[in-house]
Amino acid sequence: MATGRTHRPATRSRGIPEATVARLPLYLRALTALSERSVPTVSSEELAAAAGVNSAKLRKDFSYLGSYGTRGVGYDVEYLVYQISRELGLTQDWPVVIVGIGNLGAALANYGGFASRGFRVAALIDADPAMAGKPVAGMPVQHTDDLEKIIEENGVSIGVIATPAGAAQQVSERLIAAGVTSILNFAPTVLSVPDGVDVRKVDLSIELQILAFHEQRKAGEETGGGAEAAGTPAEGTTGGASGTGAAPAAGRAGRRLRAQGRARG
Amino acid sequence: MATGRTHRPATRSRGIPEATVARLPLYLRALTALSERSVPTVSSEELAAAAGVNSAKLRKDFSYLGSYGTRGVGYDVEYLVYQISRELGLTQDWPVVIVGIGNLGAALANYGGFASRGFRVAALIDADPAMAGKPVAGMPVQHTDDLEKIIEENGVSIGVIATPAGAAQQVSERLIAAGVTSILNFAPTVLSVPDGVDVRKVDLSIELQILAFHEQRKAGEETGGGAEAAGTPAEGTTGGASGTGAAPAAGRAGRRLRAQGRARG
DNA sequence: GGTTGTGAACATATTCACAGCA
DNA sequence: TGCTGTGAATATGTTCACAACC
Repeated sequence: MATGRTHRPATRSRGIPEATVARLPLYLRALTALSERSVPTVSSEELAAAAGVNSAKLRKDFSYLGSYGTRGVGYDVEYLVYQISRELGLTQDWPVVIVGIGNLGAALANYGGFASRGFRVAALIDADPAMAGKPVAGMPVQHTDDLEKIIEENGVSIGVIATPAGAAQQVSERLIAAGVTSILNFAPTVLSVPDGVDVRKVDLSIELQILAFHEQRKAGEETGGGAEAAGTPAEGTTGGASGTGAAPAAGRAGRRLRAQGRARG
Repeated sequence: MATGRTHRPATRSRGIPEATVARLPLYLRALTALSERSVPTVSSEELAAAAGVNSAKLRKDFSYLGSYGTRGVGYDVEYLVYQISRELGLTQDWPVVIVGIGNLGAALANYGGFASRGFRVAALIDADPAMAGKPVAGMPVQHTDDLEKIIEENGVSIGVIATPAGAAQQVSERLIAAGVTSILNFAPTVLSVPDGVDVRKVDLSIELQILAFHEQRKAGEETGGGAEAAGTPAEGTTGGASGTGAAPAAGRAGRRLRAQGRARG
């Protein structure tokens, strides 16, 4: 990778760690809730609990953005909402297209969480001619033939792929050729994209498989030897398991891991 | 946390790193595709390309499972499929309930990727009495009143929450009380759960916000100074961006980052 | 020759613990 | 006194590079 520079980002500068970026939306959500309840300020401890992380991590994350808090007091909710929104680029409006209007595509189109942030569903696109014109989420579905035109006319740079796996690569190529540079991929395939294009993927079955892995551990290990790492899930980019984590410094004594009866009826 | 032991898992043992666990489903998917094409063996280089990671990472990941490859040859596809399935706990059948049969819940119920792995949708549950009895994905929706009974009778330990945010915490409590120990949460809320319960979350709007962050960088930085970290996305637990990554050792010279015209249209 | 498996080097992320300031 | 901001310590993850082996 070029050089490998940018080791420590000197207080307030470019180069926010990816792990931090991935948590900013979490903080933003918690802050928005506080804002709606007209809470003026919040401590790192409280906000961390609301976001499901620990306070040291939160403070370190915020330190990459700058010094937006007040010692002895906490953070100004409104101000933080603004700063994080700006950092995430949500003060501008992002037109988004959703390609593949099956069950999932329709769910995404109806999902309120998009509009409430800086996103606007500019168009719904499907390859099925029978879908064309049909309204989904109060918006007519358009045919794939017009994909390029739609992207260009709306200045879309973010595309969501909710097609079957087989169609995803081709759709991504057309999106990219038309000007899209960020893709959220729900199709269970690896997309090959040129440099400069970001792809994030969400795969429902992968998440379940990761849960199954831990679930299996719980069932098996508790009798065996270690039993230790059993309740230690991801907390990664998307993972972010909670496991009692909401309670600030509360003892993690509890454990649990009962066999849970199970049985038939 | 306890002690913090288990630093280096001595060749084949417990304690597979979380990052590795999160990639196993990816490898499994690629291997399944190879298996369907009756490919007998595959090298780390080829498999890595198919899974969208690099080969060193893949080999290291596999080394945590044991030595399942043959030097000079590669990995036996069928054997690896089995070993990874077993490691993930997919050789057994996991009954799953989906709570909240809105657009998203219906999409999940119809999602073929579940059944194809070791998962079986045991029941669909919704709080709306009008939904009760209605068939979704060939299965009658059941009312929330029967949640506990359903969990117990089917021995469900994995629950999927696709309800509105407001209902999620309460649903999770009922699921857990009835015996569920792993939850996949699609509701945009932080769930507080007791120790020993795993939660993984998928938040559509968070993924988009992360994309927006990088998108903003592309638009802004390229004229400014750095311009370096621009095309360097997540590759984290869920992120896993591709960026030319599919090509094995191909030069990452290209760059791109054109301003992309944009404009109105 | 070709490819795995892995120690060692490097990079990133998290947590600790406390100085510094309101 | 209470809370932030951050260096230092630790933990986790990735990549390199090569010995071991087929």
